[in-house]
Amino acid sequence: MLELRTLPAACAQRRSDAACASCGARAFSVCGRLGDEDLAKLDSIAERTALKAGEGLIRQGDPAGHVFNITSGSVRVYKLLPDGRRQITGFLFAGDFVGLATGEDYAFSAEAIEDATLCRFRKSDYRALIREAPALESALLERATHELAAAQNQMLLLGRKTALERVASFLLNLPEDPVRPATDGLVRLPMTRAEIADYLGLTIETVSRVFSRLKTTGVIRLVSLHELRIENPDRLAALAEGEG
Amino acid sequence: MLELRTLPAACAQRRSDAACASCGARAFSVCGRLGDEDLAKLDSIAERTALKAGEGLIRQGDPAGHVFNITSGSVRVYKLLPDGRRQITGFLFAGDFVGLATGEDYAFSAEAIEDATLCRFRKSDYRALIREAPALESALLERATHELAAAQNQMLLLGRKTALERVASFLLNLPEDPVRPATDGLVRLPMTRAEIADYLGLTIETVSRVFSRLKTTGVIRLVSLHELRIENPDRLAALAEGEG
DNA sequence: AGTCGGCCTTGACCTGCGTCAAACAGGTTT
DNA sequence: AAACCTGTTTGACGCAGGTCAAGGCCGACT
Repeated sequence: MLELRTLPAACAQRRSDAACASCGARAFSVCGRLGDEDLAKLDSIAERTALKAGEGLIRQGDPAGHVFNITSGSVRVYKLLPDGRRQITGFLFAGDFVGLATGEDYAFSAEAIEDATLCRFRKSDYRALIREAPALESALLERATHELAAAQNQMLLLGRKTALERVASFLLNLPEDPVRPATDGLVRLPMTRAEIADYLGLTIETVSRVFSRLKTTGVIRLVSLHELRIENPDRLAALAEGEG
Repeated sequence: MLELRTLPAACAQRRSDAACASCGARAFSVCGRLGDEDLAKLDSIAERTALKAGEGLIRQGDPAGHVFNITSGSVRVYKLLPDGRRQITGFLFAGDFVGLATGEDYAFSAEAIEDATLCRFRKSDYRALIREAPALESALLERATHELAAAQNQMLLLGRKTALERVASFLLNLPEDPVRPATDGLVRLPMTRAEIADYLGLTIETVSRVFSRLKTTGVIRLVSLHELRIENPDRLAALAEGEG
């Protein structure tokens, strides 16, 4: 749980076909707000990076020198207590932005859950770009604002919901599979049970037990360990709000 | 707990001596970033308001038409589950900003804990001002970013800390009394035990028991119900991180 | 195809905090 | 000053979810 392999410099790579203009994540990301001219500037300061599953991009306590934009794969963001207790504060996917919410040092860690690609920017470059492209700042504010609302929901979940309600809420908030969006109710779980537990403030065992319960009551069906189908979304939504 | 008295129109009042230029909260707030000219514009769209303890300024589900800036007093922000369980997501004090983190409707409620004053802005006016004063947008982004970091800390608290650790963390994060900043270790608790409990994901009884424990171990001293002195800040900080 | 190792599931038991209940404190009304 | 109300404290007990332990599943490597 605590292996914090950091990003080897060798991982950084530039490929012309990975340019912003043709980036698959652009539609979901703040980059999508930029015009061609600003996008070219963004492109010029971006450093494309590939991470293998488990590799870290941000380590709690390190000086906060970069910001990142996920372009594919998924990432866990978490905080640790001195004795090793972990709280995952969010899962990030293509289009998500990390690293802005910091002072001098990063106050959290971030690692790839599965193989991932991302853009890395020097914070100073990024700030300079923001000054030239106010549309970027608006987009960032809007995104920060959404994340704040999401954080409030998560506080409600962590502070006041039961295990069943937490898992139900979690499943409903997972992003629909962007690769196969048509397959309704099918959700991918790139993270392990341990990661789900650390995100929901529970233990592995409790998460597993709740999954089993939802399975036997016909609310979900486990296609594989990391993929499931929501059979009864209305029931799941009711459970998530404590109306079971 | 659920009395949601909303702001009567009669509460709104304009007083020339309450202008932005002489506002006591200006130093702590985003307004402090504005030049004289922009401040005058802000002044022209601000509507000063006074709230009595318990009165609401935002009700979950209502259309999100305004943003607010607290100028004195304190405010609770919370979300409810259908069955009445409450999670307080934050306490706001002079200089704090509310209402931006929303879409169509407010996703949370906010009420005065004690008598409070605040500035109210029509959202459309505010957006217009932002377009003219980019410094305001920067300040808002910075503030949102800090709140996001605070929210991550709160998730760690709610997801992984024990009752003792939660209360200790809470006491350390309370703002120093702005009226008497010199009196070291003295903190004001404008909120009730119930509000502390709903902020920390605990019950009234547990909060009360932890207070008693901290009292008998000499870490804190209760001056009155709503005022206490931190006798041993180092010990309290250790407890907050689970190093007790 | 066997074995290894990581992850997941299930069961039995335990505990920190919630629930229920009673008494107490301080402020306000009569 | 007695009655009352609201918020707080303290105690006894119960339970949701944590802990500990034992298998099971599945992909990877040989």
